[in-house]
Amino acid sequence: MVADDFVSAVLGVVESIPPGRVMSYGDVAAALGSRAARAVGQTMAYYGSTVPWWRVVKASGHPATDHEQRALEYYRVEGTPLLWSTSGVFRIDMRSARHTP
DNA sequence: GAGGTGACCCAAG
DNA sequence: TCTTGGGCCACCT
Repeated sequence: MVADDFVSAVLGVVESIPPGRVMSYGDVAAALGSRAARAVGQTMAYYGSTVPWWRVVKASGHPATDHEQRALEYYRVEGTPLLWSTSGVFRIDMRSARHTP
């Protein structure tokens, strides 16, 4: 259950992200005092279903792999600043959308 | 108890 | 600007 400290911490940080803001996996891991950015992704893949996973993106500004289209809908609703490319590809405006605790 | 995998990150070319 | 390679930690079987 929720006896998992790491999982609970990850979910807690993600839920702590206000709407219109996003955090990179590395930032979430750093918030936990760890560098396990991949572990965050692993945990999110299983337990992320209970948290706004779309508010967690890569440090490059791209959403989670194979979920960008799904996250895009949430970003538009929450008013998250997005940067659109000429190819129709979008990415997060980290300079302002990046939530720093 | 040990091995494999992953919604990743950083540095260099 | 984009692509490649290596490394890191935690979770699952």
